[in-house]
Amino acid sequence: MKKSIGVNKRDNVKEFEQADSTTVSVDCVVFGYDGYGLKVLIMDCTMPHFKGYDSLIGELVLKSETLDEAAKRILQYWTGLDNLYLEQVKAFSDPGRHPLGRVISVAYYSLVQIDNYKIDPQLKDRLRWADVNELGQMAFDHYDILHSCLSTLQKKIREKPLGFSLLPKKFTLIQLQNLYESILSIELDKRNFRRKLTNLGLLIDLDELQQSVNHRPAKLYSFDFEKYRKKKSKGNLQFEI
Amino acid sequence: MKKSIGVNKRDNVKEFEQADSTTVSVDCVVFGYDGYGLKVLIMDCTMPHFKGYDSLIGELVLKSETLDEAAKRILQYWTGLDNLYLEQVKAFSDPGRHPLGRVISVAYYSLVQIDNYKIDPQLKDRLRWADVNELGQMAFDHYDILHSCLSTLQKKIREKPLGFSLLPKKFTLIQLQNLYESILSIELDKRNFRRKLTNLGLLIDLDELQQSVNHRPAKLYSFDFEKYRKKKSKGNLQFEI
DNA sequence: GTATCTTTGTGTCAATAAGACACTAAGATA
DNA sequence: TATCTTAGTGTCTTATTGACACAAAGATAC
Repeated sequence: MKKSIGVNKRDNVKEFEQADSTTVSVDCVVFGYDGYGLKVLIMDCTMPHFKGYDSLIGELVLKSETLDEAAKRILQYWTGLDNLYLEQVKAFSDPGRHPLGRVISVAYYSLVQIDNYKIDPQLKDRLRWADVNELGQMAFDHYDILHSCLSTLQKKIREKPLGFSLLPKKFTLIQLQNLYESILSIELDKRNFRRKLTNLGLLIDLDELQQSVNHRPAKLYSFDFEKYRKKKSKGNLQFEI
Repeated sequence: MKKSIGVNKRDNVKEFEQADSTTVSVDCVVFGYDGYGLKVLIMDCTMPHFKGYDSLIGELVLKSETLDEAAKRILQYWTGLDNLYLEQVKAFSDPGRHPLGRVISVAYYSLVQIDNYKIDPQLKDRLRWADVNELGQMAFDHYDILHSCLSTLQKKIREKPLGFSLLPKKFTLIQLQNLYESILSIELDKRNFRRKLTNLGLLIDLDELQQSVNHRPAKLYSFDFEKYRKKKSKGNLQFEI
Protein backbone atom coordinates (compact mmCIF):
# COMPACT_ATOMS: atom_id res chain seq x y z
CA MET A 1 0.00 0.00 0.00
CA LYS A 2 1.43 3.37 -0.99
CA LYS A 3 1.08 6.48 1.07
CA SER A 4 2.42 8.36 -1.89
CA ILE A 5 0.95 11.71 -1.06
CA GLY A 6 0.89 11.65 2.69
CA VAL A 7 -1.95 14.09 2.79
CA ASN A 8 -5.57 13.31 2.38
CA LYS A 9 -7.55 15.15 -0.20
CA ARG A 10 -9.29 17.42 2.22
CA ASP A 11 -6.00 18.99 3.16
CA ASN A 12 -5.34 20.02 -0.36
CA VAL A 13 -7.18 23.08 -1.54
CA LYS A 14 -6.56 22.44 -5.22
CA GLU A 15 -7.85 18.90 -5.06
CA PHE A 16 -10.85 20.16 -3.22
CA GLU A 17 -11.71 22.55 -5.99
CA GLN A 18 -11.53 19.80 -8.56
CA ALA A 19 -13.53 17.37 -6.45
CA ASP A 20 -16.35 15.25 -7.73
CA SER A 21 -19.50 17.04 -6.98
CA THR A 22 -22.80 15.52 -6.28
CA THR A 23 -26.42 16.38 -6.12
CA VAL A 24 -28.00 15.86 -2.74
CA SER A 25 -31.68 15.39 -2.05
CA VAL A 26 -33.89 14.84 0.94
CA ASP A 27 -36.63 12.24 0.86
CA CYS A 28 -39.26 12.34 3.52
CA VAL A 29 -41.40 9.50 4.74
CA VAL A 30 -44.49 11.16 6.19
CA PHE A 31 -46.27 8.76 8.51
CA GLY A 32 -49.85 9.15 9.58
CA TYR A 33 -52.27 7.02 11.54
CA ASP A 34 -55.97 6.96 10.77
CA GLY A 35 -57.16 4.68 13.54
CA TYR A 36 -56.83 1.54 11.48
CA GLY A 37 -53.31 1.32 10.18
CA LEU A 38 -50.10 3.14 9.56
CA LYS A 39 -50.23 5.33 6.48
CA VAL A 40 -47.58 7.04 4.37
CA LEU A 41 -48.01 10.17 2.29
CA ILE A 42 -47.30 9.10 -1.25
CA MET A 43 -46.77 11.14 -4.37
CA ASP A 44 -47.43 10.25 -7.93
CA CYS A 45 -44.09 10.42 -9.71
CA THR A 46 -44.09 12.45 -12.93
CA MET A 47 -40.49 11.94 -13.94
CA PRO A 48 -40.28 10.11 -17.27
CA HIS A 49 -38.34 7.11 -15.94
CA PHE A 50 -40.84 6.43 -13.20
CA LYS A 51 -44.02 7.91 -14.55
CA GLY A 52 -46.95 6.72 -12.51
CA TYR A 53 -44.86 5.07 -9.82
CA ASP A 54 -45.38 5.82 -6.17
CA SER A 55 -42.71 8.00 -4.69
CA LEU A 56 -41.86 9.70 -1.45
CA ILE A 57 -41.87 13.41 -0.97
CA GLY A 58 -38.48 14.76 -1.84
CA GLU A 59 -36.55 17.62 -3.33
CA LEU A 60 -33.01 18.67 -4.03
CA VAL A 61 -31.14 20.39 -1.24
CA LEU A 62 -30.05 23.99 -1.65
CA LYS A 63 -26.48 25.03 -1.05
CA SER A 64 -27.49 27.51 1.58
CA GLU A 65 -29.50 25.25 3.85
CA THR A 66 -28.91 22.37 6.23
CA LEU A 67 -30.53 19.04 5.57
CA ASP A 68 -32.93 19.60 8.46
CA GLU A 69 -33.93 22.91 6.93
CA ALA A 70 -34.41 21.28 3.56
CA ALA A 71 -36.61 18.62 5.09
CA LYS A 72 -38.71 21.26 6.83
CA ARG A 73 -39.02 23.29 3.66
CA ILE A 74 -40.11 20.25 1.67
CA LEU A 75 -42.67 19.24 4.23
CA GLN A 76 -44.01 22.75 4.44
CA TYR A 77 -44.25 22.93 0.67
CA TRP A 78 -46.08 19.68 0.18
CA THR A 79 -48.20 19.45 3.28
CA GLY A 80 -48.46 23.05 4.45
CA LEU A 81 -47.54 21.78 7.89
CA ASP A 82 -44.93 23.12 10.21
CA ASN A 83 -43.46 21.96 13.48
CA LEU A 84 -43.77 18.30 12.67
CA TYR A 85 -41.71 15.69 14.40
CA LEU A 86 -38.81 15.13 12.05
CA GLU A 87 -35.85 12.80 12.26
CA GLN A 88 -32.95 12.05 9.99
CA VAL A 89 -32.53 8.36 9.33
CA LYS A 90 -29.89 7.51 6.78
CA ALA A 91 -28.18 8.55 3.57
CA PHE A 92 -28.80 6.46 0.45
CA SER A 93 -25.98 6.57 -2.02
CA ASP A 94 -26.03 3.82 -4.59
CA PRO A 95 -24.48 5.49 -7.66
CA GLY A 96 -27.22 4.00 -9.83
CA ARG A 97 -30.14 4.95 -7.64
CA HIS A 98 -31.18 7.94 -9.77
CA PRO A 99 -31.50 7.63 -13.54
CA LEU A 100 -30.39 11.20 -14.24
CA GLY A 101 -27.07 10.92 -12.43
CA ARG A 102 -25.42 10.81 -9.09
CA VAL A 103 -27.82 11.86 -6.35
CA ILE A 104 -27.24 11.05 -2.73
CA SER A 105 -30.47 11.18 -0.81
CA VAL A 106 -30.84 11.69 2.90
CA ALA A 107 -33.95 10.07 4.33
CA TYR A 108 -36.10 11.63 7.01
CA TYR A 109 -39.30 10.52 8.54
CA SER A 110 -41.94 12.70 10.03
CA LEU A 111 -45.14 12.20 11.96
CA VAL A 112 -48.49 13.81 11.18
CA GLN A 113 -51.81 13.85 13.00
CA ILE A 114 -53.77 12.72 10.02
CA ASP A 115 -57.11 14.02 11.28
CA ASN A 116 -55.88 17.58 11.60
CA TYR A 117 -54.65 17.63 8.08
CA LYS A 118 -56.35 17.86 4.74
CA ILE A 119 -54.36 17.39 1.58
CA ASP A 120 -54.20 20.66 -0.32
CA PRO A 121 -56.92 20.49 -3.03
CA GLN A 122 -54.41 21.72 -5.61
CA LEU A 123 -52.25 18.71 -4.89
CA LYS A 124 -54.86 16.11 -4.27
CA ASP A 125 -54.40 14.40 -7.61
CA ARG A 126 -50.73 13.89 -6.84
CA LEU A 127 -50.76 13.09 -3.13
CA ARG A 128 -52.51 10.37 -1.20
CA TRP A 129 -52.29 8.44 2.02
CA ALA A 130 -51.30 4.86 1.32
CA ASP A 131 -51.28 1.97 3.71
CA VAL A 132 -47.70 1.01 4.52
CA ASN A 133 -48.35 -2.60 3.64
CA GLU A 134 -50.07 -1.89 0.35
CA LEU A 135 -46.95 -0.35 -1.20
CA GLY A 136 -44.83 -2.50 -3.45
CA GLN A 137 -42.57 -1.27 -6.17
CA MET A 138 -41.81 2.42 -5.95
CA ALA A 139 -39.78 4.99 -7.85
CA PHE A 140 -36.01 5.12 -7.26
CA ASP A 141 -35.01 3.22 -4.11
CA HIS A 142 -37.98 4.67 -2.27
CA TYR A 143 -39.21 1.28 -1.18
CA ASP A 144 -35.96 0.69 0.68
CA ILE A 145 -36.04 4.18 2.12
CA LEU A 146 -39.58 3.69 3.32
CA HIS A 147 -38.75 0.42 5.04
CA SER A 148 -35.61 1.78 6.55
CA CYS A 149 -37.62 4.62 8.06
CA LEU A 150 -40.30 2.21 9.17
CA SER A 151 -37.85 0.11 11.15
CA THR A 152 -36.38 3.20 12.72
CA LEU A 153 -39.88 4.32 13.69
CA GLN A 154 -40.65 0.88 15.14
CA LYS A 155 -37.56 1.07 17.28
CA LYS A 156 -37.90 4.67 18.37
CA ILE A 157 -41.57 4.53 19.22
CA ARG A 158 -40.73 2.12 22.03
CA GLU A 159 -38.16 4.46 23.51
CA LYS A 160 -39.67 7.86 22.95
CA PRO A 161 -43.25 9.16 23.07
CA LEU A 162 -43.59 9.44 19.31
CA GLY A 163 -46.95 7.75 19.21
CA PHE A 164 -48.65 10.84 20.57
CA SER A 165 -47.59 12.82 17.51
CA LEU A 166 -49.66 10.48 15.39
CA LEU A 167 -52.81 10.65 17.49
CA PRO A 168 -55.20 13.52 18.06
CA LYS A 169 -54.39 15.58 21.15
CA LYS A 170 -57.20 13.82 22.96
CA PHE A 171 -57.15 10.07 22.59
CA THR A 172 -58.40 6.94 24.26
CA LEU A 173 -56.19 4.25 25.68
CA ILE A 174 -57.51 1.80 23.17
CA GLN A 175 -56.60 4.09 20.30
CA LEU A 176 -53.12 4.29 21.74
CA GLN A 177 -52.89 0.55 22.07
CA ASN A 178 -54.15 0.02 18.52
CA LEU A 179 -51.54 2.46 17.29
CA TYR A 180 -48.74 0.54 18.92
CA GLU A 181 -50.13 -2.75 17.75
CA SER A 182 -50.36 -1.71 14.16
CA ILE A 183 -47.00 0.02 14.01
CA LEU A 184 -45.20 -2.83 15.71
CA SER A 185 -47.30 -5.60 14.17
CA ILE A 186 -47.75 -7.28 17.53
CA GLU A 187 -50.59 -7.86 19.95
CA LEU A 188 -50.54 -6.29 23.36
CA ASP A 189 -52.43 -7.31 26.47
CA LYS A 190 -54.95 -4.63 27.31
CA ARG A 191 -54.48 -4.72 31.06
CA ASN A 192 -50.71 -4.92 30.99
CA PHE A 193 -50.56 -2.11 28.46
CA ARG A 194 -52.68 0.12 30.64
CA ARG A 195 -50.68 -0.71 33.72
CA LYS A 196 -47.49 0.30 31.95
CA LEU A 197 -48.94 3.52 30.66
CA THR A 198 -50.49 4.61 33.92
CA ASN A 199 -47.31 3.72 35.83
CA LEU A 200 -45.40 6.07 33.55
CA GLY A 201 -47.47 8.86 35.07
CA LEU A 202 -47.40 10.95 31.92
CA LEU A 203 -51.02 10.74 30.84
CA ILE A 204 -53.51 13.43 31.77
CA ASP A 205 -56.98 12.12 32.47
CA LEU A 206 -59.19 14.75 30.83
CA ASP A 207 -62.40 13.60 32.52
CA GLU A 208 -64.05 13.65 29.15
CA LEU A 209 -65.68 10.91 27.18
CA GLN A 210 -65.43 9.99 23.55
CA GLN A 211 -68.33 11.39 21.47
CA SER A 212 -70.52 9.81 18.81
CA VAL A 213 -69.69 6.19 19.25
CA ASN A 214 -72.56 3.72 19.32
CA HIS A 215 -71.38 1.89 22.42
CA ARG A 216 -69.88 2.73 25.75
CA PRO A 217 -67.60 5.74 25.15
CA ALA A 218 -64.03 5.56 26.36
CA LYS A 219 -62.28 8.13 28.51
CA LEU A 220 -60.06 10.68 26.83
CA TYR A 221 -56.46 11.31 27.79
CA SER A 222 -53.70 13.57 26.62
CA PHE A 223 -49.96 13.19 26.92
CA ASP A 224 -48.11 15.47 29.32
CA PHE A 225 -45.19 16.57 27.16
CA GLU A 226 -44.15 19.14 29.74
CA LYS A 227 -43.84 16.58 32.50
CA TYR A 228 -42.04 14.26 30.13
CA ARG A 229 -39.44 16.91 29.38
CA LYS A 230 -38.94 17.63 33.06
CA LYS A 231 -38.60 14.01 34.06
CA LYS A 232 -36.27 13.37 31.17
CA SER A 233 -34.00 16.27 32.01
CA LYS A 234 -33.85 15.12 35.62
CA GLY A 235 -32.84 11.73 34.28
CA ASN A 236 -35.37 9.75 36.28
CA LEU A 237 -37.25 8.33 33.37
CA GLN A 238 -37.04 5.56 30.93
CA PHE A 239 -39.96 5.68 28.58
CA GLU A 240 -40.28 2.19 27.25
CA ILE A 241 -43.14 0.25 25.79
CA MET B 1 -49.08 29.39 -0.34
CA LYS B 2 -48.61 28.92 -4.05
CA LYS B 3 -48.32 25.57 -5.71
CA SER B 4 -47.42 27.41 -8.87
CA ILE B 5 -45.56 24.65 -10.58
CA GLY B 6 -47.32 21.61 -9.34
CA VAL B 7 -44.26 19.49 -9.87
CA ASN B 8 -41.34 19.10 -7.58
CA LYS B 9 -37.88 19.72 -8.86
CA ARG B 10 -36.90 16.11 -9.12
CA ASP B 11 -39.53 15.56 -11.75
CA ASN B 12 -38.04 18.17 -13.95
CA VAL B 13 -35.00 17.11 -15.91
CA LYS B 14 -33.90 20.64 -16.78
CA GLU B 15 -34.04 21.77 -13.20
CA PHE B 16 -32.11 18.72 -12.20
CA GLU B 17 -29.29 19.58 -14.55
CA GLN B 18 -29.04 23.08 -13.19
CA ALA B 19 -29.22 21.93 -9.60
CA ASP B 20 -26.94 23.11 -6.86
CA SER B 21 -24.19 20.63 -6.55
CA THR B 22 -22.36 19.78 -3.44
CA THR B 23 -19.23 18.11 -2.30
CA VAL B 24 -19.80 15.11 -0.06
CA SER B 25 -17.31 13.63 2.34
CA VAL B 26 -17.18 10.77 4.78
CA ASP B 27 -15.73 11.26 8.24
CA CYS B 28 -14.89 8.22 10.25
CA VAL B 29 -14.65 7.95 14.00
CA VAL B 30 -12.36 4.99 14.61
CA PHE B 31 -12.82 3.71 18.14
CA GLY B 32 -10.35 1.50 19.91
CA TYR B 33 -10.02 0.19 23.44
CA ASP B 34 -6.65 -0.33 25.10
CA GLY B 35 -7.77 -1.85 28.37
CA TYR B 36 -7.98 1.47 30.15
CA GLY B 37 -10.23 3.75 28.19
CA LEU B 38 -11.97 4.39 24.93
CA LYS B 39 -9.64 5.79 22.28
CA VAL B 40 -10.20 7.51 18.95
CA LEU B 41 -7.87 7.53 16.00
CA ILE B 42 -7.00 11.16 15.44
CA MET B 43 -5.26 12.87 12.59
CA ASP B 44 -3.21 15.98 12.58
CA CYS B 45 -4.97 18.42 10.27
CA THR B 46 -2.74 20.04 7.66
CA MET B 47 -5.32 22.21 5.97
CA PRO B 48 -4.40 25.91 6.36
CA HIS B 49 -7.57 26.90 8.21
CA PHE B 50 -7.13 24.21 10.84
CA LYS B 51 -3.39 23.59 10.81
CA GLY B 52 -2.41 21.59 13.85
CA TYR B 53 -5.97 20.87 14.96
CA ASP B 54 -7.12 17.37 15.70
CA SER B 55 -9.36 15.94 13.04
CA LEU B 56 -11.13 12.74 12.22
CA ILE B 57 -10.21 10.52 9.34
CA GLY B 58 -12.12 11.63 6.29
CA GLU B 59 -12.05 12.05 2.55
CA LEU B 60 -14.25 13.22 -0.26
CA VAL B 61 -16.61 10.68 -1.75
CA LEU B 62 -16.15 9.60 -5.35
CA LYS B 63 -19.03 9.72 -7.81
CA SER B 64 -18.75 6.04 -8.52
CA GLU B 65 -18.95 4.66 -5.01
CA THR B 66 -21.51 4.33 -2.24
CA LEU B 67 -20.91 6.00 1.09
CA ASP B 68 -20.22 2.63 2.69
CA GLU B 69 -17.63 1.93 0.03
CA ALA B 70 -16.08 5.33 0.57
CA ALA B 71 -15.86 4.69 4.30
CA LYS B 72 -14.22 1.32 3.72
CA ARG B 73 -11.76 2.81 1.26
CA ILE B 74 -10.85 5.58 3.67
CA LEU B 75 -10.35 3.19 6.54
CA GLN B 76 -8.29 0.87 4.40
CA TYR B 77 -6.17 3.78 3.24
CA TRP B 78 -5.43 5.21 6.64
CA THR B 79 -5.33 2.12 8.79
CA GLY B 80 -4.59 -0.69 6.36
CA LEU B 81 -7.44 -2.57 7.98
CA ASP B 82 -10.30 -4.29 6.29
CA ASN B 83 -13.47 -5.94 7.50
CA LEU B 84 -13.95 -3.58 10.37
CA TYR B 85 -17.29 -3.05 11.99
CA LEU B 86 -18.64 0.05 10.32
CA GLU B 87 -21.85 1.95 10.80
CA GLN B 88 -23.32 5.08 9.30
CA VAL B 89 -24.47 7.56 11.91
CA LYS B 90 -25.60 10.87 10.51
CA ALA B 91 -25.07 13.52 7.86
CA PHE B 92 -23.67 16.88 8.94
CA SER B 93 -24.69 19.71 6.71
CA ASP B 94 -24.23 23.14 8.20
CA PRO B 95 -23.45 25.30 5.15
CA GLY B 96 -20.61 26.93 7.06
CA ARG B 97 -19.03 23.78 8.39
CA HIS B 98 -16.20 23.71 5.86
CA PRO B 99 -14.16 26.84 5.15
CA LEU B 100 -13.63 26.02 1.47
CA GLY B 101 -17.27 25.71 0.58
CA ARG B 102 -20.30 23.55 0.86
CA VAL B 103 -19.40 20.06 2.01
CA ILE B 104 -21.91 17.69 3.47
CA SER B 105 -20.21 15.07 5.54
CA VAL B 106 -21.62 11.69 6.43
CA ALA B 107 -20.30 10.35 9.71
CA TYR B 108 -19.41 6.73 10.31
CA TYR B 109 -17.91 5.01 13.27
CA SER B 110 -15.84 1.91 13.23
CA LEU B 111 -14.37 -0.43 15.82
CA VAL B 112 -10.79 -1.64 15.92
CA GLN B 113 -9.00 -4.19 18.08
CA ILE B 114 -6.27 -1.83 19.09
CA ASP B 115 -3.79 -4.55 20.03
CA ASN B 116 -3.86 -6.18 16.61
CA TYR B 117 -3.09 -2.93 14.90
CA LYS B 118 0.04 -0.87 14.58
CA ILE B 119 -0.15 2.57 13.03
CA ASP B 120 1.70 2.57 9.71
CA PRO B 121 5.19 4.00 10.39
CA GLN B 122 4.82 6.28 7.37
CA LEU B 123 1.78 7.84 8.97
CA LYS B 124 2.76 7.80 12.59
CA ASP B 125 3.55 11.50 12.74
CA ARG B 126 0.03 12.29 11.57
CA LEU B 127 -2.05 9.63 13.34
CA ARG B 128 -2.43 8.85 17.02
CA TRP B 129 -4.80 7.25 19.44
CA ALA B 130 -6.35 9.89 21.66
CA ASP B 131 -8.44 9.35 24.73
CA VAL B 132 -12.04 10.30 23.99
CA ASN B 133 -12.20 12.59 26.98
CA GLU B 134 -8.96 14.37 26.25
CA LEU B 135 -10.23 15.86 23.00
CA GLY B 136 -11.48 19.42 23.03
CA GLN B 137 -11.59 21.75 20.08
CA MET B 138 -11.18 19.98 16.77
CA ALA B 139 -11.09 20.91 13.10
CA PHE B 140 -14.38 21.55 11.28
CA ASP B 141 -17.35 20.23 13.29
CA HIS B 142 -15.44 17.09 14.13
CA TYR B 143 -16.00 17.48 17.84
CA ASP B 144 -19.75 17.29 17.26
CA ILE B 145 -19.34 14.38 14.90
CA LEU B 146 -17.21 12.53 17.42
CA HIS B 147 -19.76 12.99 20.18
CA SER B 148 -22.63 12.09 17.96
CA CYS B 149 -20.88 8.84 17.09
CA LEU B 150 -20.00 8.27 20.73
CA SER B 151 -23.61 8.45 21.81
CA THR B 152 -24.64 6.12 19.03
CA LEU B 153 -21.96 3.70 20.16
CA GLN B 154 -23.11 3.96 23.77
CA LYS B 155 -26.61 3.10 22.73
CA LYS B 156 -25.77 0.34 20.27
CA ILE B 157 -23.26 -1.43 22.47
CA ARG B 158 -26.10 -2.30 24.84
CA GLU B 159 -28.20 -3.81 22.09
CA LYS B 160 -25.64 -5.51 19.91
CA PRO B 161 -22.42 -7.36 20.66
CA LEU B 162 -20.16 -4.55 19.49
CA GLY B 163 -17.91 -4.72 22.50
CA PHE B 164 -16.28 -7.87 21.21
CA SER B 165 -15.00 -6.02 18.16
CA LEU B 166 -12.98 -3.80 20.46
CA LEU B 167 -11.43 -6.60 22.51
CA PRO B 168 -8.90 -9.24 21.51
CA LYS B 169 -10.47 -12.50 20.35
CA LYS B 170 -9.68 -14.00 23.73
CA PHE B 171 -10.66 -11.84 26.64
CA THR B 172 -11.48 -12.08 30.31
CA LEU B 173 -14.80 -11.20 31.82
CA ILE B 174 -13.23 -8.39 33.75
CA GLN B 175 -11.82 -6.88 30.57
CA LEU B 176 -15.29 -7.05 29.11
CA GLN B 177 -16.79 -5.41 32.16
CA ASN B 178 -14.15 -2.67 32.16
CA LEU B 179 -14.88 -2.03 28.50
CA TYR B 180 -18.57 -1.52 29.17
CA GLU B 181 -17.86 0.60 32.20
CA SER B 182 -15.54 2.93 30.39
CA ILE B 183 -17.66 3.29 27.28
CA LEU B 184 -20.84 3.86 29.21
CA SER B 185 -19.22 5.81 32.06
CA ILE B 186 -21.06 3.76 34.64
CA GLU B 187 -20.16 1.18 37.24
CA LEU B 188 -21.44 -2.35 36.95
CA ASP B 189 -21.77 -4.99 39.63
CA LYS B 190 -19.33 -7.79 38.95
CA ARG B 191 -21.62 -10.64 39.89
CA ASN B 192 -24.69 -9.27 38.18
CA PHE B 193 -22.69 -8.54 35.06
CA ARG B 194 -21.37 -12.10 34.93
CA ARG B 195 -24.81 -13.54 35.54
CA LYS B 196 -26.18 -11.58 32.61
CA LEU B 197 -23.37 -12.56 30.31
CA THR B 198 -23.42 -16.24 31.17
CA ASN B 199 -27.20 -16.35 30.89
CA LEU B 200 -26.89 -15.05 27.34
CA GLY B 201 -25.13 -18.31 26.54
CA LEU B 202 -22.96 -16.75 23.87
CA LEU B 203 -19.55 -16.92 25.51
CA ILE B 204 -17.18 -19.80 24.83
CA ASP B 205 -15.13 -20.83 27.83
CA LEU B 206 -11.73 -21.46 26.29
CA ASP B 207 -10.34 -23.33 29.31
CA GLU B 208 -7.30 -21.15 29.10
CA LEU B 209 -5.83 -18.72 31.55
CA GLN B 210 -4.50 -15.24 31.09
CA GLN B 211 -0.70 -15.16 30.74
CA SER B 212 1.93 -12.91 32.30
CA VAL B 213 -0.06 -11.23 34.99
CA ASN B 214 1.47 -11.04 38.43
CA HIS B 215 -1.59 -12.26 40.27
CA ARG B 216 -4.20 -14.92 39.85
CA PRO B 217 -4.82 -15.15 36.11
CA ALA B 218 -8.37 -14.91 34.84
CA LYS B 219 -10.08 -17.35 32.52
CA LEU B 220 -10.27 -16.52 28.85
CA TYR B 221 -13.45 -16.47 26.82
CA SER B 222 -14.40 -15.75 23.28
CA PHE B 223 -17.69 -14.60 21.82
CA ASP B 224 -19.68 -17.07 19.77
CA PHE B 225 -20.62 -14.92 16.78
CA GLU B 226 -21.96 -17.93 14.92
CA LYS B 227 -24.38 -18.84 17.68
CA TYR B 228 -25.36 -15.20 17.98
CA ARG B 229 -26.28 -15.05 14.30
CA LYS B 230 -28.28 -18.25 14.56
CA LYS B 231 -30.17 -17.18 17.63
CA LYS B 232 -30.81 -13.78 16.13
CA SER B 233 -32.18 -15.15 12.90
CA LYS B 234 -34.46 -17.48 14.83
CA GLY B 235 -35.64 -14.40 16.68
CA ASN B 236 -35.22 -15.86 20.15
CA LEU B 237 -32.69 -13.41 21.38
CA GLN B 238 -32.48 -10.00 22.83
CA PHE B 239 -28.91 -9.08 23.48
CA GLU B 240 -29.06 -6.41 26.10
CA ILE B 241 -26.59 -5.17 28.66
C1' DG C 1 8.25 -23.87 50.75
C1' DT C 2 5.82 -20.73 53.28
C1' DA C 3 3.74 -16.41 53.83
C1' DT C 4 1.87 -12.66 51.63
C1' DC C 5 -0.05 -10.14 47.95
C1' DT C 6 -3.32 -9.24 44.27
C1' DT C 7 -7.04 -10.22 41.68
C1' DT C 8 -10.45 -13.79 40.43
C1' DG C 9 -14.72 -15.99 40.93
C1' DT C 10 -18.89 -17.30 43.23
C1' DG C 11 -24.51 -17.43 45.69
C1' DT C 12 -28.56 -15.74 48.02
C1' DC C 13 -32.21 -12.96 49.21
C1' DA C 14 -35.35 -9.08 48.50
C1' DA C 15 -37.63 -6.00 45.41
C1' DT C 16 -39.40 -4.93 41.11
C1' DA C 17 -41.21 -5.80 36.59
C1' DA C 18 -43.57 -8.69 33.22
C1' DG C 19 -46.90 -12.01 31.64
C1' DA C 20 -51.19 -14.58 31.79
C1' DC C 21 -55.89 -14.41 32.40
C1' DA C 22 -62.04 -13.25 32.63
C1' DC C 23 -65.68 -10.73 34.14
C1' DT C 24 -68.45 -6.57 35.33
C1' DA C 25 -69.65 -1.65 34.05
C1' DA C 26 -71.27 1.90 31.07
C1' DG C 27 -73.54 3.99 27.60
C1' DA C 28 -76.06 3.38 22.85
C1' DT C 29 -79.83 1.49 20.48
C1' DA C 30 -84.07 -0.89 19.45
C1' DT D 1 -86.53 -2.27 29.61
C1' DA D 2 -83.71 -5.54 27.34
C1' DT D 3 -79.88 -6.16 24.52
C1' DC D 4 -75.72 -5.00 22.28
C1' DT D 5 -70.99 -3.45 22.06
C1' DT D 6 -66.95 -1.93 23.81
C1' DA D 7 -64.56 -0.07 28.14
C1' DG D 8 -62.33 -0.82 32.20
C1' DT D 9 -60.46 -3.35 36.10
C1' DG D 10 -57.17 -6.99 39.80
C1' DT D 11 -54.53 -10.98 41.14
C1' DC D 12 -51.41 -14.46 40.93
C1' DT D 13 -47.20 -16.46 38.98
C1' DT D 14 -42.87 -16.14 36.98
C1' DA D 15 -38.76 -13.77 35.48
C1' DT D 16 -35.49 -10.11 36.05
C1' DT D 17 -32.80 -6.89 38.56
C1' DG D 18 -30.13 -5.04 42.34
C1' DA D 19 -27.58 -5.27 46.53
C1' DC D 20 -24.06 -7.41 48.96
C1' DA D 21 -18.94 -10.21 51.10
C1' DC D 22 -15.65 -13.74 51.24
C1' DA D 23 -12.94 -17.79 49.86
C1' DA D 24 -9.79 -19.54 46.03
C1' DA D 25 -5.94 -19.29 42.78
C1' DG D 26 -1.72 -18.22 41.19
C1' DA D 27 2.51 -14.85 41.49
C1' DT D 28 6.16 -13.12 44.14
C1' DA D 29 9.35 -12.29 47.80
C1' DC D 30 11.54 -14.01 51.59
